[in-house]
Amino acid sequence: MWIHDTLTRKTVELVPREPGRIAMYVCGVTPYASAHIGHARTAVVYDLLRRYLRYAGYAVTYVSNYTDIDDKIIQRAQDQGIAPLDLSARYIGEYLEDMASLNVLPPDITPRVSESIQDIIDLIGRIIANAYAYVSSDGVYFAVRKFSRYGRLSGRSVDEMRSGARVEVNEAKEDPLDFALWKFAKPGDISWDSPWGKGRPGWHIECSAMSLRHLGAGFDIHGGGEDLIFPHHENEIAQSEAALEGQQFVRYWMHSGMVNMGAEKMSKSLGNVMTVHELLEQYPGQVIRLYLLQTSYEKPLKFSISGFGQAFTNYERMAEFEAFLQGSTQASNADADVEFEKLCSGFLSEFDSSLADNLNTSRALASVHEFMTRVRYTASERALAGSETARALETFRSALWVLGLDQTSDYMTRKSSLLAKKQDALTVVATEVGAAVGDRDSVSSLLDG
RNA sequence: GGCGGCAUAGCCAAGUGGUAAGGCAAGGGUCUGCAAAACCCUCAUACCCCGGUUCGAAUCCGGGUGCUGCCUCCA
Repeated sequence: MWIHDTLTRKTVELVPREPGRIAMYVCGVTPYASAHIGHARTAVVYDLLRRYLRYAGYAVTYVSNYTDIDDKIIQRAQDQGIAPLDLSARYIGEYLEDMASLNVLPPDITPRVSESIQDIIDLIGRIIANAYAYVSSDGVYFAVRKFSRYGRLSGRSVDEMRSGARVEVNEAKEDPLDFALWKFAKPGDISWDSPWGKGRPGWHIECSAMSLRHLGAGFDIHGGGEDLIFPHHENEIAQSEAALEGQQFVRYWMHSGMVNMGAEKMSKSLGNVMTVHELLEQYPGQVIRLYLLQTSYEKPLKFSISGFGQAFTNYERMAEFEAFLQGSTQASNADADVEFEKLCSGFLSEFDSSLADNLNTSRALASVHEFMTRVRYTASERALAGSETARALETFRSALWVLGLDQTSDYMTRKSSLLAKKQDALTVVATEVGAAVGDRDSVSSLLDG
């Protein structure tokens, strides 16, 4: 398989650390609010990667974390008068439900920051021992300028960043670029003991600690949304390799594109968010998933109502096609035609090579459509043999499994009610988008088509 | 201000040197008691603009224009 590596900016062949095995880590969510369609995109993309790798014969270990302790969680919990870990646990539960609805398989390991404190402390200790970090008045900081490769992933130099815009002024730092590994607790804050004082981890260190803990140095793929390239992943590389003394942290870096609402990136701070939960009220999870897979994973995806309509129609076609195959397995006892077998195997090989090419889902989906059309055409010309429909069904289902679009029977079961909602859904979501964006021109552009 | 990305039909979208995949929508047809589904046909002399390289460019180079991401928490 070939993947686009952010660090080298090239599409390269994936050569695993250990033959036949892939170790991958993807930055998960900070559960302080409901997940939106952007979070869903990232989860679906890496779920697809994981499914494809498994399909291609690799033994995959997939780790994805929960940042269940951070400033926003603490703030929100305080506002609501509950414990921070209770708040994050609640949103983790919601997230799991949302992901299940999108047919995202649970990662093999889902570490939480609150359960990884010792690993984090150990890692910080190694970084300090290697003289890449220092203890200050309000925490432990990583000394960015001591790490010469800093900036390679995001393609910027430390000097550019300094001359650049606003860098937080903090007297406790030796250099404005330095970032916190450990933040000392204020009285009353949730905290853990450490050799440097009571406190909690900084944001970046957790992912280094958890990925290294579960996958070891030099694991294969580290992924996340592209907005994490800087500073999060840049910092991860710096602190990890500062601790690893020359060993490589990660072999390949992958980043998925953002979901935009209108022209802008969807984000909680901009308030232009469409949550997975809201969408699930209107669309089947499988339709949402198909919508997300219609675009290459690296490109920005502009949220579009008409796009959901198209995905709905397309998923309908897939589900109907599978039902058709299932309904006609007893068609005849004739032997399978050679050409028909070629049709099936040819489809699978095209499908496979499309996904092997940096997860080209657009092309993979084009093959799926072509396959459906050809099988249907054959069926309109002559009766299919039972062995042929069985073969076509097996072929089709294996492709849908890789895409995570295999919950067709569930779709068909609820078909009539879903279709009744289809038109209505477009209107309802358009209204919600209007509220989210608050601009008529943007809304109409989202409705185009 | 610094560093990136993108620009393909009404809409979504693939395609990194060899003459424009696929889907949605639309129009026409076959089938059908009607409808739906299914099947067939049509639908970009053309890839933001201007130059250049080449036998040949959506694809490479230069210059524009437009949109956008990161530089702050972020998927």
